[in-house]
Amino acid sequence: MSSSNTISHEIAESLRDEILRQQYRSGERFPSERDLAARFDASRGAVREALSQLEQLGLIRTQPGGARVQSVDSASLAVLGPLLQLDDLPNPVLVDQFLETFGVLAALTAKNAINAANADQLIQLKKLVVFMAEESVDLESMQPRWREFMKILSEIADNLVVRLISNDLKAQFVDQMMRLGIRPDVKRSSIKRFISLLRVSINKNDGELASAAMLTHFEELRTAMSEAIGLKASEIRKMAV
Amino acid sequence: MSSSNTISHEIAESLRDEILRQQYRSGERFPSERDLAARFDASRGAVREALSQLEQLGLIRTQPGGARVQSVDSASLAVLGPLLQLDDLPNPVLVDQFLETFGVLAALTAKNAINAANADQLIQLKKLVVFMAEESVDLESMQPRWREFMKILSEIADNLVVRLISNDLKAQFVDQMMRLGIRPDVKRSSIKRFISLLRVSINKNDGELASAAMLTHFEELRTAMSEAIGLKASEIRKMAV
DNA sequence: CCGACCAATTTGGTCGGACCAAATAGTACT
DNA sequence: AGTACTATTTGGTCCGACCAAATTGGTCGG
Repeated sequence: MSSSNTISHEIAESLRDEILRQQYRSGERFPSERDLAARFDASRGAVREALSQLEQLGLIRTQPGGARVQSVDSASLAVLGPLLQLDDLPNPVLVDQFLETFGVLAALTAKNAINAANADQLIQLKKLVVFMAEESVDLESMQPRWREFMKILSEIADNLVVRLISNDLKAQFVDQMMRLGIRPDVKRSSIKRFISLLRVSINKNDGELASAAMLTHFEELRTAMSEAIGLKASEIRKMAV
Repeated sequence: MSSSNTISHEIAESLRDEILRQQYRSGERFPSERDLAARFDASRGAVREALSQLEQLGLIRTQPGGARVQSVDSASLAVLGPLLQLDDLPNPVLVDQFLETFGVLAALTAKNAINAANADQLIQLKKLVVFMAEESVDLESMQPRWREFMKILSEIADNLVVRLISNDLKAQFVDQMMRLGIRPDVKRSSIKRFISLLRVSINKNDGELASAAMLTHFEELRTAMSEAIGLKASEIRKMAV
């Protein structure tokens, strides 16, 4: 499952998952580097590099005298990905929170982008929307255009903070869902309505409208995703029988 | 300026700032570990741990044969803090983006929290709002209550994704502004209106209203912060003369 | 002259042992 | 029982060495 060429990364992943699985209480002493080196049959240097990564993730805090485990709440955003793949099926609650957060950020981006776009950019966006409207049979097939659309919106809005967060979330989430073959099934009518709202908002240069459209789209995506995961869960349960 | 007891952290900070200052082009080869060890007069082990941190930040990508610099866009959220303290005065654009992002997340949190809160929690929130109303002479003095208020909202909303992002942003931003003595001056009338809107939203259990209030508050905060930074900038310019 | 192939070098990844200083745990003393 | 002191553990750093992958540079063949 967890693939990484270097030993230190493997150790880091292993320990990270142990922490995320709450196998250590927050504040508890973490095993010493020498013990870990013995346990993983690796050198202390490799272990130290692994611990350095855990420290960057905000999962442990090292000090001369011993490292201590920190609460997951104070961790870095980067733990969300690992947190999602902890079990064979991602935690639906977490997925929902992902999409909700993603939604407001996408809405913000859309609002600012459309309000700030110049004529050329509006034309470019319009073209993409038209393309998407043509292939709006399902989310799957319009993925490439959709990604490009969001990418351009992001470039126009030009908000580094949002972009970093979105990149991070996307990297940890979207590809993860793809990998598991979880494909939310949003009604075609909803997609059509969404696309047409986008088109109108671009034509009227109405960022607020685009923002609202984005929010409702993600709302629908959330319910669809919830169903998709439920479906997958029952599939897996059948397989087990 | 850069404070960290360990050598590896100092090296990491130094190299991080160099990358953030664009002293390396994206994709360019990074100096070898042996060269860096010689340059910083440290062991290769220390340098390796520093590079490991940079890799976690998403600033470089290491491979046998050589490490390469990555674009800042693909970096982790954790670079925002360092990016803010790169110069003696934080980049106003970045600060504005910070607040804008923070605003939508706070609004989302408020909406969900107030919609989901039970009777006891509503009472608790109400008490805090009353306290804040009493000390609403300026943002400074109501800081502690305000933080507690947001903390409780965050706990009620119970969205791990938002919480991790907010924690991260707060850690890198708020304390940073404090340190520099940049204090936005929001009009007292605006604060009063904000507080009273919060109270109404809690009384009516109206999450949307709370969300809207939060958004406008952060909007006002943004303009105030912009002015505060401009003021600070002119102060510094005077000092230089 | 250009492209493909191959060897030498560079570079990251790992190991083992060693030393220091800070923090902890244990002990002796009051 | 509380306190001061000592021994041990633990993280931080350094050195020297080896391996494998990647890069580099030259050579050979077209």
